[in-house]
Amino acid sequence: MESMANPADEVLRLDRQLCFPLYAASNILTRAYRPLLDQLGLTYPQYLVLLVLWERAPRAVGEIGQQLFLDTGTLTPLLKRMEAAGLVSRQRDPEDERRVIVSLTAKGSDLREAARAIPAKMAGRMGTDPELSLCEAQTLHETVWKLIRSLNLAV
Amino acid sequence: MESMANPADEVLRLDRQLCFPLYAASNILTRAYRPLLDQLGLTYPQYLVLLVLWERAPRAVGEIGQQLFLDTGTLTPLLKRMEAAGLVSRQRDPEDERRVIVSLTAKGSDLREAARAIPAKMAGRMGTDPELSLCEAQTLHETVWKLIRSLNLAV
DNA sequence: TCAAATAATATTGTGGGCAATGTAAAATGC
DNA sequence: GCATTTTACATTGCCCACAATATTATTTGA
Repeated sequence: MESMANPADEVLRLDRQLCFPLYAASNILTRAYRPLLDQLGLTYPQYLVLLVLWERAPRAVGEIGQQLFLDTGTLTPLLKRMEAAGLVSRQRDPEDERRVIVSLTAKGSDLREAARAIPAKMAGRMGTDPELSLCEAQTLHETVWKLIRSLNLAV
Repeated sequence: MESMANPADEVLRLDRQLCFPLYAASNILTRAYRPLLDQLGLTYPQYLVLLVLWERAPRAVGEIGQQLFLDTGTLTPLLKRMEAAGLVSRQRDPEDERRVIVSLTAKGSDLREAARAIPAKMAGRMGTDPELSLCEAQTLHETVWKLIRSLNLAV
């Protein structure tokens, strides 16, 4: 029978970890998005890439990676799948042949219409029983961003 | 040039999303754990499984999945890798042959000693410039858990 | 009692996520 | 001007994460 024989092990209790709920919430949120995004033929990271491109396109791969905190090992194959799906096009920058410019196709651009309904639908799912107030959501948003900045500086 | 031509697109701005910072924080945290866990030969999800087992072992696969919000498609191969690494053993429950009981080996149990230092080291990384106060961390912990419960009920 | 339903885990296939490494182009510096 | 360094992206290999499906064991109920 394993248990808290040593009081020093209190720090190892799952419910004392800050990182675990963030990890779990990320997985659960991605799962919650899936039925909505399936209808658009998107995965959650692909949806994030479109959010970035809908704000400004075209963009270099590196810029997208900076916005989303993802490296090229993740983005290159992901963008290729999006290209195969006809959502974006990828071409070398003639000004600087090291860079790859990602542009929206008409299909990728048009998808924004259908995507407008998603944030409200997701918000609806968080407004049930243990209701997350608007204020709490706001504070959560700010604190998580603060955590992100803190961790990024430390590295 | 894509941009906010339609004011309805405000809801699609990346910096308006609640889910994105949670997704990014989860990735960045896992990255931050890596150098610490590498020394123990663990990945972050494997570390979580050990946290669960250090609290109480042996446990059925399903119990571990419930604690961590992971399904067997994730856990079965992960536990097999942990078994191959000599950290746990897996055996069918003779009482109910459908269940698989996961136990800690001496090696898996002993790893707890070395793991005790990890939470403090991680806390140190969050205590830099845009410092996350203890109070903020506490509130963050509670709010994320509230979000998790809310999303889990909705599904 | 035994077929149907249910439960627990395993398998398959797809798509991330990232460290380490490779490749080629541009910038730097002497 | 040319070697060195740096930058940007691609590739490889390993490990998640999960939907869909399969497999085997238990439970249920007529």
